Amino acid sequence: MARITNARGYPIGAMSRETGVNIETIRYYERIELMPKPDRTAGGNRQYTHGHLKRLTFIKRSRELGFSIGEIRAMLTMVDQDGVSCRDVHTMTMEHLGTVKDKIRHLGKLERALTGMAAECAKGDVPDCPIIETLFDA
Amino acid sequence: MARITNARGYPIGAMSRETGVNIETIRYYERIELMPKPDRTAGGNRQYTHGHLKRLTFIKRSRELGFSIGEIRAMLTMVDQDGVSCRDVHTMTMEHLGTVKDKIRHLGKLERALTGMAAECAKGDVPDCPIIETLFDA
DNA sequence: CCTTGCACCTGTAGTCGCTACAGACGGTAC
DNA sequence: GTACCGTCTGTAGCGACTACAGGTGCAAGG
Repeated sequence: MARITNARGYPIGAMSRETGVNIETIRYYERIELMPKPDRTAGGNRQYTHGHLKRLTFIKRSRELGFSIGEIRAMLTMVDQDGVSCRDVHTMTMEHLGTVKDKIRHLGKLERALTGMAAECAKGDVPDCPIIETLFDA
Repeated sequence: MARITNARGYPIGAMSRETGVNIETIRYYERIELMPKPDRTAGGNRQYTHGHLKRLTFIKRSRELGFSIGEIRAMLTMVDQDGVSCRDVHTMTMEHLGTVKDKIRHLGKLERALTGMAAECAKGDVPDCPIIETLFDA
């Protein structure tokens, strides 16, 4: 972790390095008002505070866990209003967990179907490939 | 299955009903040249053949199995050229299977992380929600 | 003093795979 | 005649970025 004094704040490149979020994406988050507009230097460059850094880290982590921008916005709004209800966050997390489980189930089915199809296939140069057949015929 | 004589061919609505593919999506597939342009009636309506129907079924099935439009295009090009190599199809299928397995692994991790976070949470109205904490702090 | 190079800026368009209009037209039923 | 349905075209929107083009400002090196 780079040693940056926050007397002058972090430029966008440092934010990107610290969090692993793409520079373009950070500007995108500002545009969609997920990140607040930071101060600017005399030259017009963004100057972020440690608070910005924490917020961006939160966003990054949540994205990695598969939360949508909308869900993250909802959580951050609660945080901003200082009205964090653990119950609400828990509910959102459980809902999200449900969709993750659904996806896993769905992908498991796909995996079995693909494995089955591949097993049928002799891999030859024959014209009638069982995979293609399966896909074509009901 | 509706009993449609294909003396006049299928209108787009019938295609949609038979395959479960949205009408707008069928037109989209034509635009991106995944489906060939069908004949038109005097009034300008699309008239599909049984061949079109089979092709659209193939596309539908493949999409359901998670193949991308690009992958489907590659498979259909092979079919069109009458140069279906079972080996190539098998290779694509196995590659696709690999990405499906990766996704399952990734989602499994998410599931465990979310479950762990949710378990920590007392669901109270307390200001320091462990889920939020986890997300904020490294 | 001039150039090179870097980090940053804005604004716009592209990605993928659809989906959702708006506004018009043709054919059938009552 | 008119109500309605199915179809038509063309364009814009979604989510979550990503990729430019074209410009500014600043510091170091020759």
